[in-house]
Amino acid sequence: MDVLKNLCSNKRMSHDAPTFSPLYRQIKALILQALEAGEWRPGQAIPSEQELASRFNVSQGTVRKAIDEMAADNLLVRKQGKGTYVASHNDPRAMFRFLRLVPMDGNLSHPQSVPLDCWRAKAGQEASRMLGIEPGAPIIIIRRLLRFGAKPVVIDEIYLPGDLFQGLNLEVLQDWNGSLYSLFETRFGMRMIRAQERIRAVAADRSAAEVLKVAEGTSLLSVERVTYTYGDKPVEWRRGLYSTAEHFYLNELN
Amino acid sequence: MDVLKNLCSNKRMSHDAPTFSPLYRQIKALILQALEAGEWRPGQAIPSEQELASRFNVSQGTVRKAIDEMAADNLLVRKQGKGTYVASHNDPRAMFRFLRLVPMDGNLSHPQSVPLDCWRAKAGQEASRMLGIEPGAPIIIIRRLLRFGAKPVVIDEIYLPGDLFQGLNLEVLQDWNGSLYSLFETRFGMRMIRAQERIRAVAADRSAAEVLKVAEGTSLLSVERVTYTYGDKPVEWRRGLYSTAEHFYLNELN
DNA sequence: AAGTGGTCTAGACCACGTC
DNA sequence: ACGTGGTCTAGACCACTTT
Repeated sequence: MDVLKNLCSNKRMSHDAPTFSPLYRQIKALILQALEAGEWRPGQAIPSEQELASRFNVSQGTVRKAIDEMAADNLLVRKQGKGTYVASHNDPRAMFRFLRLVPMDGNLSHPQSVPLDCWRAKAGQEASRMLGIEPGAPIIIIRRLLRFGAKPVVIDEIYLPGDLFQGLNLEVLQDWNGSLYSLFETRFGMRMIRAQERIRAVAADRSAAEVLKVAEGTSLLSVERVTYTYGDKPVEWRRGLYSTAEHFYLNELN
Repeated sequence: MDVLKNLCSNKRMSHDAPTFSPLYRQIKALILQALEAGEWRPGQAIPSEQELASRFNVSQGTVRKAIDEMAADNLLVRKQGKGTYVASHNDPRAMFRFLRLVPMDGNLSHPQSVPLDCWRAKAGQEASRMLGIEPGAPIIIIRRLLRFGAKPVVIDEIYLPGDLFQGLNLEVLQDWNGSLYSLFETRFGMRMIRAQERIRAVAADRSAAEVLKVAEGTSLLSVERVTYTYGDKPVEWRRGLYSTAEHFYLNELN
């Protein structure tokens, strides 16, 4: 379990290929690899910094820096006095990590997910491009509603690679209470790491208007999201229509 | 220039007031204070880590950790071999730091700001609440257009506390080529640190439709932004209407 | 008491930029 | 050659949690 270490012993790096990476990043990559391989499951503790340090033959400080970055990436969660844990969408604090929608009155009631439909299909051009799979490859499509209290607020259409979600159907969705991503993580071993959203404003068509209980033509947010798992692999593409009559999309800019 | 240091020597912190803060955070606060007092200007280098360490009577590592956090907060910029610099909106890479709008075709041409109007007024209820000032206090209102190439894409209405932007008028705005925030920073010493945006979908009214060259009633993004300077003090409130026919609002979720 | 992460220090050396 | 930030190490001690 040795590390390369002396990648930087060579001078003139500036004229060579930019192959240099500090030790702690190599350690980070190794931990990432172990995570990806499922060596430790979401919600569980990883070995202590000391253990990892001796396993990789580096100092504790170097492991520490690697873990620091992974905690900043939301891959690990540190808990003083207890240990370092693999981040999980089952964690209540992370359940709606990617949902930026907030009620206009301060009510921070959690949303409820209502699955409407779930069927199999073949990837069209757009889905194949977004998911990085072959056109015609099997996909799963989910339609679901998000409610805040009694109010329908978001209608989502979700596209998943069929290969990775064998056995996913409407019943499974309805039996699960929790976020979609916690289901994906728990039942299919798919961990959603990061996502990218493209937001536009569109007019409600008839079907969206019906579900969201707004007038046809009402302006809605169209939120297209591509979600990635380890290795920047896209594994979900979804399009949501958000009713912003009583909610808004909140974004912090730093 | 001494630091308290031993705030943590006392045991039983858990039952006392949560006054504890590690040394590096105290150092961070001190550097922040110096920054706020204008000891070093945006774009300039701050003293080296060694200098700061001896100034504050701590080790270089502690200063380092303080600076690390401030760099993560986009307050400072590290440059290996050169020094650490005060972040500036004049920096080309930071000029449109808060603008999330992206052309749908990969064209990453920079937008151009076209000031339309600038006048003085008294703060209404909403402006006073958003800016944390008295109702009736003097404010400045700016209307401006953002163009990507020839296309008008965003119409902004911007509210500023009058006290902090003495001498700001349409002519000043038109003479400046660069981002608004670089103007604010350079001419008025106001440094925008972070912002919060609330996004909704609305229908274009007649005046917005005219300026953006879209049909009345077209769905637009309404982006309300409150921008903060040091000490979480709000110093700008703006509302933008974004035409998303050929652009989208891009948001990274981690 | 023992184990974990969190802080602080000191020293050595590397990579980068400038003189 | 020198000064800057960047990496790596080793050791001491603090704070939190569990046993």
